[in-house]
Amino acid sequence: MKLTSKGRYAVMALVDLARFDNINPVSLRDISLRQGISLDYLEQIFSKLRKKEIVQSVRGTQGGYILNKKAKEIKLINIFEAVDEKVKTVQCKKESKKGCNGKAVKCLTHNLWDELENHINDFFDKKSLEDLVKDNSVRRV
Amino acid sequence: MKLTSKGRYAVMALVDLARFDNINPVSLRDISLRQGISLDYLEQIFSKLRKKEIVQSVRGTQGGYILNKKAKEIKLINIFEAVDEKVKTVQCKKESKKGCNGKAVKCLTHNLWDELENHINDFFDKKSLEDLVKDNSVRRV
DNA sequence: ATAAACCTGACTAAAATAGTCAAGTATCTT
DNA sequence: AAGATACTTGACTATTTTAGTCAGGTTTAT
Repeated sequence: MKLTSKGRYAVMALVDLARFDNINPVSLRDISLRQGISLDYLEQIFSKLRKKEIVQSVRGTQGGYILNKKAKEIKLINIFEAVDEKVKTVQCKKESKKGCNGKAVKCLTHNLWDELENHINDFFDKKSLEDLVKDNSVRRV
Repeated sequence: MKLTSKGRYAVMALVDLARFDNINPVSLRDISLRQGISLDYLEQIFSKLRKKEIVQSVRGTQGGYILNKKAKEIKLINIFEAVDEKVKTVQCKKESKKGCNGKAVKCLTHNLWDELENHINDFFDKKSLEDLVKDNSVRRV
């Protein structure tokens, strides 16, 4: 099990974004330079974040992105969902040979993965972007 | 983020194994049939489990595998570690351009992944094979 | 006008995953 | 002793996912 870069980059970029006043848009180019993430890849990521209304775009010169909600209201779970980084622990096939269809007959460990999923989602549900920004400014002191 | 089949299969197979008296060895063939996991793949997995002393092998006819410890003492974390399924959330490169080397300069979200890792490992650390076996027999009633 | 910056979709190299395949070795049963 | 069962090991491979790149736009401030 591992977290992919896409999810990590999304969070990194948003923390970077959130650290600036969300009155002036921040350009992806700046984030790219500061965080060392490919600009093209950032664009893919932000396209998804925009569709899920986590950020707002400002086109044209001096444009960029701003947060669409308060940092406190943006939870990690929202970010991960936006970039398709799901915590999927079970993949019991639809055309299940061995009968694990999530309903009547469950595989021996079905409940376990459900529990795990909840456990992880709990974490992502509680953590907000604001928490991360604060965490960084505290460490900076 | 997702759990891979290898880890899931390892747990499924061990729960299956643990449900039988661990006096009579259980053959991989039986597990393969019951759980619908390829025999060849199971062999790879059990080879690793044996090296980490989670199971013991009994060769020859009527052979198979038995648990090497009490089900209560086998934690999920041991199983995942044995089959190389690590919870690796951060992959800050050694030759880091942007300075996240895990020491002096951390990337904006380094602490977050550490926390997450601990959170997940906690779960795996508390859950034993016995818990899973019990969980199944309860549901069976 | 023109440059900065967003926007979109298609493409691709590399890695990981989920196995398969082949050729053993050990041990129990008869 | 022979045969069957079952563990043991290592190499191989198709598929999928990941982590991007690339090309060609559109929008808007100056």
